[in-house]
Amino acid sequence: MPEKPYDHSQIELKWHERWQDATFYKAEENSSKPKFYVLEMLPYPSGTLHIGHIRNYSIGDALARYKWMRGFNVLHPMGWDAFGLPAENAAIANKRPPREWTLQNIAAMKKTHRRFGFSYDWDREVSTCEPEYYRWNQWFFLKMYERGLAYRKEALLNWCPKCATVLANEQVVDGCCWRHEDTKVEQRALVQWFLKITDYAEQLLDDIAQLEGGWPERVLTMQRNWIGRSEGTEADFTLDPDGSPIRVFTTRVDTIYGATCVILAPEHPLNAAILDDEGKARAKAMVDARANRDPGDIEKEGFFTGRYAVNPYSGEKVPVWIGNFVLMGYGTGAIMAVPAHDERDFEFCRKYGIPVRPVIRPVDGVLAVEPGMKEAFCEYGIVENSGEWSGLPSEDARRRMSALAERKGFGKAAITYRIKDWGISRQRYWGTPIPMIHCPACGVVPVPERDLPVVLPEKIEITGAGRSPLENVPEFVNVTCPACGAAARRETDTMDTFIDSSWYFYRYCDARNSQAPFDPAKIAYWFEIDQYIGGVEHAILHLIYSRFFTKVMRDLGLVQNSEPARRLFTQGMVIAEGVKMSKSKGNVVGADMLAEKYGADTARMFVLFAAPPEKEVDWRWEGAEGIYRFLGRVYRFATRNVPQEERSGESDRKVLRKLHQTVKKITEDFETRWHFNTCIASVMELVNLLYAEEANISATAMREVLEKLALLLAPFAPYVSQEIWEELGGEGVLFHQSWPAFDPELARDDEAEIVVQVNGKVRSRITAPFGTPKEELEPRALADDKVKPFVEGKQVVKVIAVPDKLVNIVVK
RNA sequence: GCCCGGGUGGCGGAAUCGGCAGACGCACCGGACUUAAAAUCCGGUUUUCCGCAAGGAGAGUGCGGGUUCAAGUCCCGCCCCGGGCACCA
Repeated sequence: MPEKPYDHSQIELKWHERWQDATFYKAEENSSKPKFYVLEMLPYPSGTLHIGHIRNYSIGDALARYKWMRGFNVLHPMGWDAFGLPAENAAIANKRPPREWTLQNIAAMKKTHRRFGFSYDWDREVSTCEPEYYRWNQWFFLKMYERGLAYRKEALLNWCPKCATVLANEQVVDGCCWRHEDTKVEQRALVQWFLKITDYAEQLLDDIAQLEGGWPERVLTMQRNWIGRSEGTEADFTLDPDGSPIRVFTTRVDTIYGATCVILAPEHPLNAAILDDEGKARAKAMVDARANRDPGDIEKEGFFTGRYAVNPYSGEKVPVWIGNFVLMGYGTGAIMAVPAHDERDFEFCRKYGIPVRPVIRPVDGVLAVEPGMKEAFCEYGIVENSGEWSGLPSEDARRRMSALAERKGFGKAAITYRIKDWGISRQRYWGTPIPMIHCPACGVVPVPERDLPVVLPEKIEITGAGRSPLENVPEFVNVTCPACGAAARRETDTMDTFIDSSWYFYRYCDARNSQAPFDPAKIAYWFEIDQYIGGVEHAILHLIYSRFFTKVMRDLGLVQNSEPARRLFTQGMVIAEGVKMSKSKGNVVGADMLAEKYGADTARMFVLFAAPPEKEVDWRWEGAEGIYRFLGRVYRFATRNVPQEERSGESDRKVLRKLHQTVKKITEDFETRWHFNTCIASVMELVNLLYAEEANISATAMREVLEKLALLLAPFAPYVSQEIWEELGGEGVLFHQSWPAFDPELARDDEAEIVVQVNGKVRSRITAPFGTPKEELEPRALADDKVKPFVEGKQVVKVIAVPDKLVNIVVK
C-alpha cells in the first residue's frame, strides 16, 4: 500500500470534530476501577494559552491517558481562576465589565484547550467568578468566623499603589508587589479581615513529614522556612523605676547574663510612654525609612531612650535602646542584645560603644576575652559567668532557665512563628464579597447562611481609585441588620483570590452541587489528589493556603484527608530562544500559533521532548520541526506497511526486541521519573530501526509493532496515534485500549556484550550468554586478539570481571 | 551571608545502582532522488596526533586534589550560573 503524506491539520481536525461531543473523558461516579485524580493548576483566564500552559497540560494529559490505559478511573478536570485584578484593569482601560471580559477570555482559551485535545472532563468545569462557586467561599468564611478563625483587626498592612489594594505577606516579594516587581509596597494601617493560619502553623509544619517523597524537597524547605518555627523563651525585663515589664523573645536565654542592653522596635507600644517628643520623632522616622527600604540591608541604627531595665535573671540594670533592626512583627517586638553571642547585636553594640560581655565558651575551648572580640560566638557551648547556671551546657541552661521563668512568673518557654495570619481583604471589585454586615447597634454581624450568596453587583463603575468600587453602589451597601433590623452597611472589601484557588479541587468532585460545596462522600472517594502538577512559583502562596484550607475543612468534618495532594510535581519554566518569555519582550509563544504551524501533536510532543519536565525548557522552532518530521516518519511508515505483503521476517527478532525494550522503558518512566524526553527518544530509536529493517519484517511482527507503536505514542500525540490506530483497522478510542505489556524475555538481548578493558581503557568487546561466570570470561578476554598486544610482555596484576558487563585487566 | 539546584560537543540534552561518555533531536557537511529546488531517504560530525588510506594512539564531562581495577557519577577544596531565604532575635 502506498504511504500517505502526514497532513497534520486534516488529521487533527477530523478527530477534533469526532471527539467534540464525546463523553469518554468523563470520570465515573461508581466505578470498580481504582481511582486516579490528576490535576493541573487552574489558569487565570488572561485570554491566551501560551507554551508554558501547554507544557503543564501536556504533562498532565500524558499521565491521565497513561492511567486510563492502565485501567484507572481517572479524574482530570479543568477550570478558571476567574477573579482578579487584570479583569478590573481591563475594565478601566476598555470600559468593559470585568465579567464580560473574563467570560470572553475563558471562551477563547477553552477553544484552544479543545484544539489541543487535552482530556478534560469539561462537565466538571469550575469558574471561580460564578456565584455558584463563590457562594461557598462565603460559606467557608462564615464557618471560619464561627470558629474564630476569621477575625478583623487593625494592622499595618502591605499596600500596593498600583493594585490600589492591600496584599498578604505571601504576596510581597523583596518588598515589592508580586504582580508589580518594580513597585514597592507601602505600609498602611487598615482594619481588615484575617484568617488565622497561625493556629495551624504547627500542623502545617508537622504534616510536611507526610509529604516527604511526594513533593519536591525544595518546596517543602520553602514552606518550612516560611512557617519559621522557632523555639525559645519569653522573659520580662522590668523598666526602672516603675517596674512595667518589657517582654523579650530569645532562642538563647542561656546567654542572658551577657545581655548589655534591651532594644525596642521603633513602633513598640511602650515608646509612647518612655520617649520624649524628640525620641518619638526619631522612632517615627525609622519606621518611615523602613517602609520604603531597599531590598537588601540597611545600616543598623538606634538611640538610647534614657531609661534602664532590670534583667530578671541577674538583676542587672541595662540601658533601653530603640533599634531600627528590631521588628515589631516578630516575637514581642523587643529583644535583649547579647553582642558577644549574636552577630547583629555585636554589630549594633560595637557601633554605639555598648559593652560586649562573653558568657559562653566553646565546649573544647576557652571563654573569649573582651576587649578584643572580633566577632560574636554564636554556637552552643558552656555557660560561664552566669551565677548558678555557670558550667551548664547551653542546651541544659536554655531548658532550665525557661522553667525558672515560668515558675517565678516572669516568663515562659515559647514558640514563635514567622508566618502571620492571612490578610484577605482587598479593596477591589472583582472578587468574592465578604459576607459581613456592619450594624451601628450590633457591630459586625455575619450574613445568615440562607442569604448566601452575597452577589457581586453587575452594573458598576470602576475607576481604580481609592476605596472599593462597591462603596458607590447603594443597593449593595445599604442593608438591614440581620440581627436587629436596623439600617446597616455591607462590608465592601472582597476576598483575596487565593481563597478561590484554595479549595477548587474539591469542587471538581461535585461541581454542580447547589446544596453544599460538595458531597463529602465524593471527596472521600477521590481524595487525596494523586498527582498535582504546576509551577514552582506557587510553592508558598497557593500551596500553603490550600494545605491550610484542607485542614480547616477536615476540622469542619467535611473531608477526611489532612493534606490535599499526595504528590506534587513542579514543572520548569519555558523560555524562548534563551530569554524569558514576557509580554513586554513580545516573545510569548502562543498556543494557537503553535497549533497552526505544526499541529497540536507536534507542539505537545516537542515541549516534552526538549528537556525533562522538571527542568527549564528552551523553545526553539527548529527543534519543533524535528518532532514534526518524526511524526511524519511514523505516519508514513505505518500507512505504507499495512496491510503488508509477506516478507522474510529475518529481522523480526531484532525489531521485536527493540519494541519490547521501548515498552519497558516508557512504562517504567511513567511509573517513576517521567523523563518523557528520553521516552520519546527511545521511540525514535525504534522507528529508526524500523526504517532500516523495513524489508525484512514479517506481516505478523509488523502488525504487533505498529499497534504497540500507536499505543506508545497515544499519551504524547493523541491525534496522529489515533489516526494510525484507525489505519490499522483498530476500533474505538485509542486511549481506552490497554497499555501494551512487554515480554521481559523478548526484551532481553540474546547475548551480553562484554567490554574488555586493559588498565581501564576499552580495547575490545566480546559476547557471551547472559550469566556467563567470570571464570569463563577472564580467559576469553585474555585470549582476545585485540587485547593481546596490550598485555604481552607485561605482568597481569589482577583481572576484574563483572558478569554481563565487563572485564578489566590490570597490567604492569 | 545562608540553604537548595546545576555546569557534559556548535546547540537542546542522554548516560536510572561506580562499569563503553556524547543516546535521541537540532544545526552543519556529503551522497541518492530531481531539469532544479523543497520534501524525502542514506551517511558523516568532541578533539589532538600518526597515516595516502583502512586504521591506530592519546586527551576529554567548570577548576585543583583524593578514593578506586574503574569516576560525568563518590569524597575534600575552589570557580561560575540559576533559584529560594535574608536583620525572624
